[in-house]
Amino acid sequence: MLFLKSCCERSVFNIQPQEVAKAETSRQLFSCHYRQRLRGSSHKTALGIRLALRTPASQCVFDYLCNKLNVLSLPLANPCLPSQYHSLQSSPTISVSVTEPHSYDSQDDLRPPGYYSSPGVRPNGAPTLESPRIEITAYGQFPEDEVEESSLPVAKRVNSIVTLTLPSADGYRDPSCLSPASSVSSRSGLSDASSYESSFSYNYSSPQNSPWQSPSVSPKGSTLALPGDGYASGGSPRHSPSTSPRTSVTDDTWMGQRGSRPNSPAGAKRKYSLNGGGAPHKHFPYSPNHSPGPSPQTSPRLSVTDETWLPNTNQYTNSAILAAINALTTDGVTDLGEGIPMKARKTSLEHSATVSLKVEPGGEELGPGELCQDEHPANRLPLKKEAYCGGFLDVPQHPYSWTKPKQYVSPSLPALDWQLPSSSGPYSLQIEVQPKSHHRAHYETEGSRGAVKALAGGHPVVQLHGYMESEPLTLQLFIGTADDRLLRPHAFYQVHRITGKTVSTPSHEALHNNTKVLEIPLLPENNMRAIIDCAGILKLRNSDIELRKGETDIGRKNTRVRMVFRVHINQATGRTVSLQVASNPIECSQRSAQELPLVDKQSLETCPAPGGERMLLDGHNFQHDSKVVFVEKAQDGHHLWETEAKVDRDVSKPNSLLVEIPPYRNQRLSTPVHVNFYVCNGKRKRSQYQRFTYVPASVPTIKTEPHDDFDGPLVCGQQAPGLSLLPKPYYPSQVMTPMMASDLRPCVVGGGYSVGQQRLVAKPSSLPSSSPSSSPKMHDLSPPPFSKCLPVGAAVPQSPIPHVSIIQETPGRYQSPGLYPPSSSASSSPTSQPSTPTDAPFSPSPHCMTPAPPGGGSTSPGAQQHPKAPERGRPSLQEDGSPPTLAVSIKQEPQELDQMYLDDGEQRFSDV
DNA sequence: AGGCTGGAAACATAG
DNA sequence: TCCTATGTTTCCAGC
Repeated sequence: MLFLKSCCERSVFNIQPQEVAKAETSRQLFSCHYRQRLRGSSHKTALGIRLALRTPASQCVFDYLCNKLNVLSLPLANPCLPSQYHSLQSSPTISVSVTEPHSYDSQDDLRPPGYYSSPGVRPNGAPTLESPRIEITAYGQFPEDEVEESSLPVAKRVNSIVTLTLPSADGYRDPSCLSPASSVSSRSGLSDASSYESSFSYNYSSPQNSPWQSPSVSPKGSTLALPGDGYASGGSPRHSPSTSPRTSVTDDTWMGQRGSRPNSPAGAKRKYSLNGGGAPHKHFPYSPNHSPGPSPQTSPRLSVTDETWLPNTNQYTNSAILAAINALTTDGVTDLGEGIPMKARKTSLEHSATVSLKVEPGGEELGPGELCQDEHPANRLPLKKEAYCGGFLDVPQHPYSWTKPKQYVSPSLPALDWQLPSSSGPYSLQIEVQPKSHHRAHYETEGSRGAVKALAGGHPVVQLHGYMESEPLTLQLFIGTADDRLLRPHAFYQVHRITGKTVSTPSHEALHNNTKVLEIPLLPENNMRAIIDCAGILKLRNSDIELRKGETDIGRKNTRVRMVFRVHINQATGRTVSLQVASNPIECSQRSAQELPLVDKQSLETCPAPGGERMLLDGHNFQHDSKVVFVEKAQDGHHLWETEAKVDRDVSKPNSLLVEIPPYRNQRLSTPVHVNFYVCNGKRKRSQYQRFTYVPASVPTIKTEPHDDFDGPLVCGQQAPGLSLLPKPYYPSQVMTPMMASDLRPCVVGGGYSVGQQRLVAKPSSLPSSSPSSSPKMHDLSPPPFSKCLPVGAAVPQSPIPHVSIIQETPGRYQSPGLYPPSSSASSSPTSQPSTPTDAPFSPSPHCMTPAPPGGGSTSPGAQQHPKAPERGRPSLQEDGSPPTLAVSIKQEPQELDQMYLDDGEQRFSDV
């Protein structure tokens, strides 16, 4: 305790001004701030220390520390019940031995903030502590440690283990989960499956575990078998279940919690809000396996965890652990008690109540512990489970002629927030038919709004090219982010399984670290092509998600998503090739869909510096007075150049604009310069950034056919066949820098899962979460194979991380941390500047595969994409050859909605 | 009867 | 602190 305390203090006081500044500008801070708001202004540590923080950064740090402290000191309450939140004591057992104090350096301390900011929430990340109980291996708590440790044998690494019973603080939130979504939709019947599945998934975070494979096979066993693999590297994870607190716990737990929430959905309606108060426990009944009792320890999860665990292990690294700890600690208890917004509380209550109400037959069926195993009954949502479980079995909507493919041989599959290539060797995963740019997601309180459709009618189509084997594979689908940061599971949206007569494609629902994943068969007889008519999108309430322990993302205006498809191909060599492709962004908000301009396609992607060429934009919600603005931003987010393009009003239509490319500020380009443009209908009505490249005058204009290496990544799956226009809008931040691309390439090769995969992400969220994902082992990078992967990029479609400086070629090595900004910062704020070494993200380290992109840098949309310039040293914009001689007015304006948010956040901070 | 939608009222939050 | 503009959730009603 003392130690921690001291750490805390240090952290607080060690904050460097610059750090603060960064923080303020960074999303992380914002996140912290945001959270603060949620919780209240004062922080109280377990120790009883109350500090008044002056700066956001400090706040964040403080928070972080507090969490740690709490972890140690606090008993955890039961997850499920709201009421329980308040009671801290249930728990448990926490044995903590921290062997590596050093980890807490100032730096470390600093990281936390970022950490937080990062979407710890990420499913992958261990961040959120959903599970009731967590065992933590302390050894590599800090990134640095992790890095080093990663190379070490697991055994060595584990110095200390912390066992925590997690309060399911999250529980009140509903985890978005899975089931909830499905549950809701369950009406449609989907839920059944989903619920069932969710439970299932529960068990297997990794594909291997996935029910699909062979139910008979115990996930655990499989996992264990594979230990050596990536996991092993992660080492700890395997060995110590605790390792991936998150994993096991989180995922499952999380789900469970969500489940609770989900329950709410049904009951969630405001009407019921008050009711809930009372009956939280009712949930228990539902979870068959789990002890009804709140006792964390008891929680099935643990058991589950171990098993589950393994799979996830990959993802969880020490950092993850830390994250987990943080999450657990603070939120679980403290936050819940005080911080939780009334609304949220009500909800949770409601949920509980709801749950009871909803109890449905299905639930029981879950019976198979596997399915529903929640650690805590409470965690799991009864409703969902019920519905799901029961439904699942009962409803054979699709003849599952589809034999479960054995894809998942390797224990460790890449975490969902890992950036993977869309193609590798002969294989190429492509989205043949893109989804419509708008799809109104449904809330849990609503009925399903149907499956995502294709622009021209029908549904999205995904196909794996180059696969000649006769064995069917499983195509995974989850809802990912579409913001400027690296692609990762979306915290506020979940894929929703659609079933019914209109659905021709069978699917299974599974959970991976709190992220619902739809598993769809890819059959050789269908040319490894799947029509995605079984996937809808569920919207989780912002309040529920934001309250999650490690969650740093904010839901407000975060309404764009992408459908992310993955396939894991086991090769004779024992390696697993994982491919991923992301769809074009999909606007899920009713309102936004009706008001925000959206660019679906652009006829030109590049133009000589003098401009003058005409570009046709296809999209939605264009107005007669819509403006098209070209912008060039520096990595730090500053505007280097901004100019309004001429729009041919006569030709403009609601769904198309004819624009004249404005001349670039510097006519003497020696290398291509990447800029962005957006359509603006008014103050707050701007489209996302679209990518555009100015090339030296002598260079012929390239018409878009997407996908050269260069674009590939960016465009990713976007290709819409047949479209002459560039399919993809560029997402501001998502551009990958050449470096990234090169780095990333390692994509995935599985060696076990050999992974080339690297998490590109340094996303904040990743920190917590990522850390998990980053398990050292995972990183075995087998670079070669994938070097080209990225380009195809689909994998990282949009994330533009300006520089990901590092991708570790070396497993486990955290290279130049200094280069990366704290993950949080990196990921989160585009604006944030490169962080100092100290900022280095926490967790990531281990894996680091993914260098943390300088969060901010990435943001600058413009900077990122380099078409074919894979070189790492991709010149910054400024470097591009064209020094910003032309000085440009530098505005620091938010470019995107996201940024706007950030800005707002920043402001708040500053105000603070 | 139930699922899928489109619309919009009721709430909430930001500025 | 109040008001307005926006954004989020929940309801309704029609197909």
